[in-house]
Amino acid sequence: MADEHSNTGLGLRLGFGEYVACRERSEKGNNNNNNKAMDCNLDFSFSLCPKEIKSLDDHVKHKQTMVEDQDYHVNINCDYSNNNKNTTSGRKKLRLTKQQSALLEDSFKLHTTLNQSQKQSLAEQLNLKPRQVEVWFQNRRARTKLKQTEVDCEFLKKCCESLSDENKRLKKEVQELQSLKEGGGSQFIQQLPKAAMCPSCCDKIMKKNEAGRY
DNA sequence: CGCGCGACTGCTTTTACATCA
DNA sequence: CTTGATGTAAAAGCAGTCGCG
Repeated sequence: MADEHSNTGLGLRLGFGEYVACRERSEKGNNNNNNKAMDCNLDFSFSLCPKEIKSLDDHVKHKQTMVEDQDYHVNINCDYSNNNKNTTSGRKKLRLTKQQSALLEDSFKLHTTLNQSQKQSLAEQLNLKPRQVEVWFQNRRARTKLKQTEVDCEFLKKCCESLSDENKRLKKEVQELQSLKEGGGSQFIQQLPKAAMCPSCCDKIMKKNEAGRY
């Protein structure tokens, strides 16, 4: 079983790139195989590694020289655990350069999803794998959505506060009007603007008032 | 220690195609 | 032969999570 995975993964990944990465994912999902290591172990791409970096030791040396350089980046999207005893986990983190991030951001502003050709050309421009571009866009969409949710939540909170203030104000007004009404009905009616009543009601009240006087 | 973010898994949805009544 | 229903696999997207820096 493990051999099957190894052979298939290595051959396909090397042979067909992005398409196969998706297929691997899909097949793993369909077969319910939870083989976390496969993707990483068999991906020996060093596309962003400077040429002198051949091992993790080199990577560490390189990092020491670049530590103050924000543009430091290295593609270590492979499992060094096979080659290096210092690491216990296969997952290594890539930091995109400022230029790469800027280009991705610009592209994201234009369109939040990419088709195959857009992804491919962007990946070439960035010297990244299409899968990395895809992941970046996925994460970007997710985080944009999260931010938007936070903004919406804040907006709704303010709406709620303002509505509840308005509600209090209106309740107070109703109370004042009720006490006015109880204090003297006709006074209350007279205080109401005529426009607030329909003509027939207005007439009735006026007649009633006149009748009351005699 | 908490945060940002690249990478991953598992799941759902969409799409294309095949088969059958 | 055409058509609608159904099944299946591939592809893509998303939510949730991990873990490095």
